[in-house]
Amino acid sequence: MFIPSIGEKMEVAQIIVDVPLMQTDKPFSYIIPEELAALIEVGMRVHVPFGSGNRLVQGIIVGKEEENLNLYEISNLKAINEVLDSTSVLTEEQLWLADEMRHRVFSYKISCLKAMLPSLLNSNYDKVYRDEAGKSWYHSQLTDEEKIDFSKRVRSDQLTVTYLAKSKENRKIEKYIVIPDHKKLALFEVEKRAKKRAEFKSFLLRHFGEKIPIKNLAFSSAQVKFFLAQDLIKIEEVVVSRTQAVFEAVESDEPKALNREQSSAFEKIVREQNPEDLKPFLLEGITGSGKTEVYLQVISHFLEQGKTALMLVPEISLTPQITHRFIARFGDKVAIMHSGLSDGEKYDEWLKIKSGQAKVVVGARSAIFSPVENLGVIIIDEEHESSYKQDSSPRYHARDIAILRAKWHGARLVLGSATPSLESRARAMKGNYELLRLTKRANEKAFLPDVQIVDMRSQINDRSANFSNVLLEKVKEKISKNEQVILMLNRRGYSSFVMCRDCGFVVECPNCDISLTLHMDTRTLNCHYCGHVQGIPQTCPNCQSKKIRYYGSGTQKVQEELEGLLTDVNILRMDVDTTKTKNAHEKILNKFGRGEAQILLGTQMIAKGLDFPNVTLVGVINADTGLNLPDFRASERSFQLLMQVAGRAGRADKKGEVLIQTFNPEHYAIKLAKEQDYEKFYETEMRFRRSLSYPPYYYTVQVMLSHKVEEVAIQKAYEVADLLRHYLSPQAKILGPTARPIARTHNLYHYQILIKYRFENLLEEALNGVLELTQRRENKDLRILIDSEPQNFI
DNA sequence: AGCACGCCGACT
DNA sequence: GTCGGCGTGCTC
Repeated sequence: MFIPSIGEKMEVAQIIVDVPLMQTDKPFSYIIPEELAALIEVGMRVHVPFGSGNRLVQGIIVGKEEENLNLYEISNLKAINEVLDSTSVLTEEQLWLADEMRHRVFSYKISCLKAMLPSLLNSNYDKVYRDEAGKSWYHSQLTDEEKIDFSKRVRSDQLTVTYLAKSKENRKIEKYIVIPDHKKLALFEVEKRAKKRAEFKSFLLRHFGEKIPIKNLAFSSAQVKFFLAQDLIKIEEVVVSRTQAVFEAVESDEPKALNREQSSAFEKIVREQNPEDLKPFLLEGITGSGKTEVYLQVISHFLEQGKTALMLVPEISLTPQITHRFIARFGDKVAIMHSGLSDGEKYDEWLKIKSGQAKVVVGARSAIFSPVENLGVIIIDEEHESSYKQDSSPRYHARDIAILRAKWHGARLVLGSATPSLESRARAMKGNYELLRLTKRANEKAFLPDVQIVDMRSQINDRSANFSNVLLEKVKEKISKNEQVILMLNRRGYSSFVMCRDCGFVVECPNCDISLTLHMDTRTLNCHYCGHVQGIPQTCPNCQSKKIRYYGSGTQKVQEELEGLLTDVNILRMDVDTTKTKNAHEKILNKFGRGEAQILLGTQMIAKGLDFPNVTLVGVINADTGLNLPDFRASERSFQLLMQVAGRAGRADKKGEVLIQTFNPEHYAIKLAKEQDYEKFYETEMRFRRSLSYPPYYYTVQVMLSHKVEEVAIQKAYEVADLLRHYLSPQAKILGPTARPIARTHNLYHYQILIKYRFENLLEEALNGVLELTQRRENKDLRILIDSEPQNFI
């Protein structure tokens, strides 16, 4: 331990350690050793000894002061072991965001902080055992038996332990050969028999003055080694970005003229305003109304003022089509952040943002935390998408973070959608957001699609379970005219499973009350909750029948069916199975764009942002599978999806048609999607939400409890509900406890409580009280999760 | 989490 | 008598 001299002032750092637990969810004080004092700043990562064994853990410095400590305090502090950064990885703003987030998301401070950093900045931990002879072993490389044996030998003092911690951070380096001295190389005499050396020498002389990449060199590494040993060449290492390639392939593009509505929206967004008066803008624009062009020009405007921009799009629509538009306009000022990147690529993009090189960040949810400075505008496109809410801890909503960041920077916040969430639209109606509307298609030649509903109840088709004759005929017609078709299968509530046709037996997960999902690519049955994997049975485990039927996915089944119904047709399938590999998404869309297939068949992911001029028919195979789910947003989601997919037809100068197959033709979500009437939908849905006290009239919080013994889970859930009733006002509505829709996963039983409320001063206190329950010894097997404004109830 | 301390059962 | 099992409590 570091022992400073007494009576001196010394620097002490407040550190949040990487141990996500309630007991350790607070800053710990550490002495800053004198030799590190000049290097350490708030927002840096460090390694610190932690716990009785002094194992090393990563920590983040959140505060630093000079203090006069007495002997007692000094002897109770440990010292920082290592500093991992030369400059802060977290900005003052991000530390503030983490504070703000902390009491909304019911997660740990360290989890909030880590959400803002690329995962390569996490540390790997290991232990080294050493015997008296100095021989050493790494803990991570031992077998389970050895681990037990080694820990015994540690206790009997035969071995000593040291702790290791290492940041995972790495960069891609390319090596080049450079020739320092032409004359020296030219005069160097190669032995006569060494033909390869002579060849290499003349090759080098021809390339004098260049940096010769060592990659793909036609000469062996032995050759390089030899010339290196003779001091004739040098190796130069250059750090390269792992994500650069994308930018080179994109042609640049110029701003387009805005129509009157677009320029009015533009002017309102960029107009000078007092930072205190700034309100978020809700940009409501029908598909094809040119929202993206408005975004691009708003971003340009702020770039010209020397500011930066942050643009969020939903993960699934972060397609090359969208990102290319930003790269085409802003070139290498753009950084792209999405889950398809490797950890290394994400880190490189992060560096590009952190260094200030990137002025425009385009990314999915987590990009909201990008360390961009001097923000001029934040844009959230398709703001109604539920994927902006993270569904694991920390359960933040990107929109809430955006509001905080916009406030911090005095930046504009633009929420854009053709079908805004009811929450946002209601806030706009109350005047909390400023509503801007685009009601006309930007390309005036483009027609609004003609939407037709097909009542499947009167279309009982013995040839096909999925296709009505109307849809089938339309598909044939379009194909015969050399036009293209998009078919969408609503996969919500439509997963693939293995079922016995004789006895109806469905293979279920042994740990969870849910049927296993078939994965055709790996030929396995997987549980989507606990990760259990097993083979596909050849005979029914229940009745031994061989008539066990399966399809890889809903889409695969539909594809096979369609191929049986139509001859000589190419179908491209796009779903979770076919887009698993890197860039698979892009490849499928490019193929379709080149006209290599007449039909693109896919799940929701084809509904977003695609723009193919030759597509004149969009068919929705099953509009209602999402409609009857036990979720109060089911109608809203269905309506939004149908509106969006309808927008895929007739994007250019050909008239588009949309066919929606449904068993619920009278349902308002479907009827109003046909009429493309958001306004009416908003009114209808708001009435429903009001009568049942759901958002946006009420706020919601979901409390989930899990325990391996069902009775205990139930009993504790009632205990929690009572506790909540005690704290909250009679106006708060506490629903439940009820069993979760999937009542058992991971061999745990899940119960939930839903709180609906309007004004509750004690809510945060009450919920923290609920979390405190898990700290009691008798509740050590009880898990409690709190989700504020949950997006998914299934 | 992960590590140490501490209090009870089956062994040299 | 002690070795080692895991219940309990703490981490600057």
